[in-house]
Amino acid sequence: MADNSNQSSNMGILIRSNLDQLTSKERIVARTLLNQYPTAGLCTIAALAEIANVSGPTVLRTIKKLGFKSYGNFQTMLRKELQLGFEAPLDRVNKSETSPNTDAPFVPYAEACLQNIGLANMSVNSNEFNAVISLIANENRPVFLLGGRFTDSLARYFYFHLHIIRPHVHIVPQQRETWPEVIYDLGVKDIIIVFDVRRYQRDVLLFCEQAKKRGSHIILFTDQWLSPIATIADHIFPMPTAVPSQWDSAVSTLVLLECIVAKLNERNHKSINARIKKLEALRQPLHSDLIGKEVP
Amino acid sequence: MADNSNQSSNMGILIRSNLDQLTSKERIVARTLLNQYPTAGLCTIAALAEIANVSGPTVLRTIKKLGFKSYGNFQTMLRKELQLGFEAPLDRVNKSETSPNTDAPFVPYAEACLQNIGLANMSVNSNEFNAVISLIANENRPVFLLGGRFTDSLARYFYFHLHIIRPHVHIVPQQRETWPEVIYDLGVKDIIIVFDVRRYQRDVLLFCEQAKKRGSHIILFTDQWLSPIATIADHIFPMPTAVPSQWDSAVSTLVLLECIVAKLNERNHKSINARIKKLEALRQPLHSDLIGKEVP
DNA sequence: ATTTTTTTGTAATATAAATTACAACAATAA
DNA sequence: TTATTGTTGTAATTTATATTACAAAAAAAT
Repeated sequence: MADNSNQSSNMGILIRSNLDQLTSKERIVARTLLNQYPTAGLCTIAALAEIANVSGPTVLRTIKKLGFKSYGNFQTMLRKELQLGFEAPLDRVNKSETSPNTDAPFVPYAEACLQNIGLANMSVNSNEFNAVISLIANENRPVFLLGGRFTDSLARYFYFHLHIIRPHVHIVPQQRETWPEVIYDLGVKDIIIVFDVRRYQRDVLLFCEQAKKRGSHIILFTDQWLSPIATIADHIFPMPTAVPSQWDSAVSTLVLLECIVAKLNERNHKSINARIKKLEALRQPLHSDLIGKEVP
Repeated sequence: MADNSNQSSNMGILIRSNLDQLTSKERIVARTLLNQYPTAGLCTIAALAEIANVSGPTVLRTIKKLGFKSYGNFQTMLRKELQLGFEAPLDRVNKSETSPNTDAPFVPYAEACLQNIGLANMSVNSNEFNAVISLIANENRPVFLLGGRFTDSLARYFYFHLHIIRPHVHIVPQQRETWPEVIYDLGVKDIIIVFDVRRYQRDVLLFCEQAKKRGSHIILFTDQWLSPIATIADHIFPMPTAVPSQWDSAVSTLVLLECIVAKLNERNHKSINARIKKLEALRQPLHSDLIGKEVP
């Protein structure tokens, strides 16, 4: 019975490495713990026993064999481990002086992004998604894009694609001095697409509050901690951003934006393609910057 | 008191949207729940009360005001939400396919992106990656970022992070009229980070050719069909871009950029954090955009 | 087959947690 | 100031949870 009660490494490793010292029923408990990580271990003993189809005391014996003083102690450890994974990037880096992973530097980061996209996949509500598509697809409703310090380039990326696809797409300029004019003209037909992640910007919130007062529709892209704009937004997309970095990731949001563009395009590709053709014709005389035209 | 006990959407949204109906102490409880998501809510009432510096009953009142039948009910909901986030992305996607999820429009696109990131993972050469990191980490070498029509926002995204991390980072302005001055001053110490995807822009190529003549180091991010700049670039990252859309995806490139930023940061996080602190201090007097400060 | 050892569950007990009732306190209005 | 309302904490109560003791059952050894 190893004393692991004070080590905070990894619950999964701990359980797995002690698996062979457990009896058959106890092993079922351990497997349940792994299979339904982390929530199984956060239930009561009775609930966990029920899931694993064993008795309460068997659960308790398992936990003790894994080296925990009590079930409560085990749960505390689990919670600590959990919190680490959920903590703000800054804290994370400082706490765990990361191991020098010299050889395959791209892998862990890419994996975290995969995870995030999967998460986004789950958290994006289909109805909300489709509602937003319909909203933006309506060319009679002007669209205004607004980003914060960290999200400006996302707003620009979306702007670039949207205003190829449809008319009346505008990006709210960075200079706040120009905002009053923009806000003054907003109305019930207008759609505000706003990006706001930590640290949330008060000025962006103020813009949205004014827009809301004028009846504009607000679509918010934010992080899992939710911008305060969430309280007034009509549609909210909380995107996962956790990666092994001091900085948050914008990847899952970009995936969603690209997907929205793809869907809009799909929805009325005929008129859009006609529009693109005309735009190209217009671009030609302005400057010819083509080199190796289309590639098969 | 809304009945949210059965909705499984997002705990964060729920809490934030009911924030204004709470009393001051109750709001502290709610903020603690958000700040230490998810573990605060998995503690006992007493423990949560301790963290928030309120009494047990205040915690309970908060939970009830948020629409939960009991504290246990609240915890069950939290656990359910948690479990969703911890399931492997693939399992999750498969699950949502089996259930009559009408049409999950996000899934195929997200899967294509996952594919692309995996591909990028394969194609990014570790040596090249590390060489580029070392290059950019050298603060004595000025960095110039240049993007095309489609990649401008990527260049900006990278610029935004790089110039927080280190000095002498510049973005080449969109207006070509200003380019001669930029090019004229380029030399062997300068690093050009250029983004060029189909349809490749002649002007961007011309810029790079001039830079090359002056001995500058060129790092190229392009698509799988390779920009003509590839023939003169010192480092080339061909990123996969195929998605079920009329437009190419920038997701895998963004992952790589973020990863580079993360690695640079890791490499000398001490000096960078000092730099960030000073930058923040400088920002403070300019505008104070803080809203929900830290909770004990 | 019988004993011994190990594993598991049942039921009782002790402990800890949630919940309730009520009183003190603070804020607001008359 | 005083009455009124709303907010918060204390202490009692109830509920449920973990833990223990012990016996039944299963497995292994003699």
